[in-house]
Amino acid sequence: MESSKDRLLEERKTKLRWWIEKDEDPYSARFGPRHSIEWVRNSHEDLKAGEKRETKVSLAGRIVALRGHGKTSFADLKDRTERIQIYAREDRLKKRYPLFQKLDIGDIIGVKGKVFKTKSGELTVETFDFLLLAKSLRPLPEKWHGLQDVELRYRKRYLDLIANPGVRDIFLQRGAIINTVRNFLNERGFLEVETPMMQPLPGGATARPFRTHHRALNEDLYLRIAPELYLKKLIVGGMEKVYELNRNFRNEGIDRLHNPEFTMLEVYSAYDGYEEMMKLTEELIQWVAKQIKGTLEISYQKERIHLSSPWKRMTFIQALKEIGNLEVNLKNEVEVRAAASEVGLNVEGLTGAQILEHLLDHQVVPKLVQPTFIVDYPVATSPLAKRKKEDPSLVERFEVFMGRQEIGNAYSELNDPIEQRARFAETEAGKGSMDEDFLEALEYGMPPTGGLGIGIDRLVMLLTDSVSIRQVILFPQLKSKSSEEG
RNA sequence: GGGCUGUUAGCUCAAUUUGGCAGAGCAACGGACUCUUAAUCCGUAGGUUACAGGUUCGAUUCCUGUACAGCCCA
Repeated sequence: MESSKDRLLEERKTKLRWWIEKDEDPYSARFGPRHSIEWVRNSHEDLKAGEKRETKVSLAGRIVALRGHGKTSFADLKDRTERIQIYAREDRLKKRYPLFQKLDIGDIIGVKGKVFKTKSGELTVETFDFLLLAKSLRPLPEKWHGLQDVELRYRKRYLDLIANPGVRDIFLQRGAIINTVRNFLNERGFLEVETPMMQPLPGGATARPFRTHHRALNEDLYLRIAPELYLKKLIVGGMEKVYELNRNFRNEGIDRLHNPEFTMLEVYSAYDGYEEMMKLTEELIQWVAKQIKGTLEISYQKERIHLSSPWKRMTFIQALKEIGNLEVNLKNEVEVRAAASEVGLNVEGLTGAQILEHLLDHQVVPKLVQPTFIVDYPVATSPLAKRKKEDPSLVERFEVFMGRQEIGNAYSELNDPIEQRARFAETEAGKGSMDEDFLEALEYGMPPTGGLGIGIDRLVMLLTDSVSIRQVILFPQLKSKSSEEG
């Protein structure tokens, strides 16, 4: 009746009691000062095979491999930075040697000892003293193949991090990318701000929101789908250059490119328009790539992406014609519908503007490998963007694509409150509930402003050559399993 | 929402084609071993084949449904 899993757990618990009987605390409170394994490696690489250094080092980490040889034992110890071999001998550890032999793969220990190089040249720490810091009760995934089961990797990311070396790198890079983005914007005088994630009215994008309820206020609130309208209120308030880099929530499908919570950068710059935002986008992404990858040539899914300027630009109409091979008069909805049906899109219940966006997504975006700005969108696709003077059927908007994905979206922000009200009224969302707070703010006067949004997860995917957004989110959303504890 | 595929020991994988005692490596357990490193050698144990039904003398294998996941499409 007892499963193998239970038996393994029982064996470890027996060992746990053994340590306690030996008066050894299997869960220590702390392990004083320690060297990083990386430091130990770097500062001892000059040792020759067989040579020992007399100064002692102090290390802590997880045992990831054990090789016992009777009166000597080897272990591999891993910390945040690196892996190193540990060597223990009975004649050195004396009475404590049996304790060392009792250690398991997965245990977390502290080690004090001297660094030497084995005759085969492996840098090794000879253990003079060691301490069990945390007893591991479960077997780790297999050492050679790691953890392959994608579902387990996402559900138990900590095991993925222990077993699969590349995973940590992705998240180190993610952290570095976000840092770099902040540095870039801070240096250019942008202020990072935080606006509500719980909003009485979800705005700034078209997406189904998550709803929650505030008890004390007795009011429904929505998790934000975008921070846009709040950030523009700050522009009205004279803050001029702001950005927010944080989570948005959209209650929609989950796939390779979508997680219900995702990280978005929004930047607003007063007295600028979408031309300036294009420049900013190009510089930002080039800067990040340079800092993270050291080059403007990146490789994504076996394709080379050249990030050096200038990036290709084409209008929305051009893109549909030249890349999508669609000859359509955008103003003629009947024609647009026919073209969409012809390429196999289901246009049932969609507005003309939505169909145009679908056409772009399906016929054009999958072909955009090199960085490309698509500019001048039909007005109906973008209720928050300013119309083009030369052609009021279009707006000053661009989206930027690379690696066959959308990376960012920007407008010259619509700052005419009367037109904004009218444009809201024309949209699906606007019909239900007009964001009067936002409109009132505009009525006080918002300077001309360029606004930009960049999907940070997408950017991380590009720079870490990841196919799925789940690879760059530590704990991606999965359906919960009503399973055994454990 | 639709289609296809997958789910076998703690982990990585066989066996399913053509139904016939479910195997291996790592990890574990016992033993040997004082420079090993995917340590080695001897031995032991570990399975409700995701779950629920069905067909069959007999199902991991065929059929239906469910759950979760992956890929593609909408």
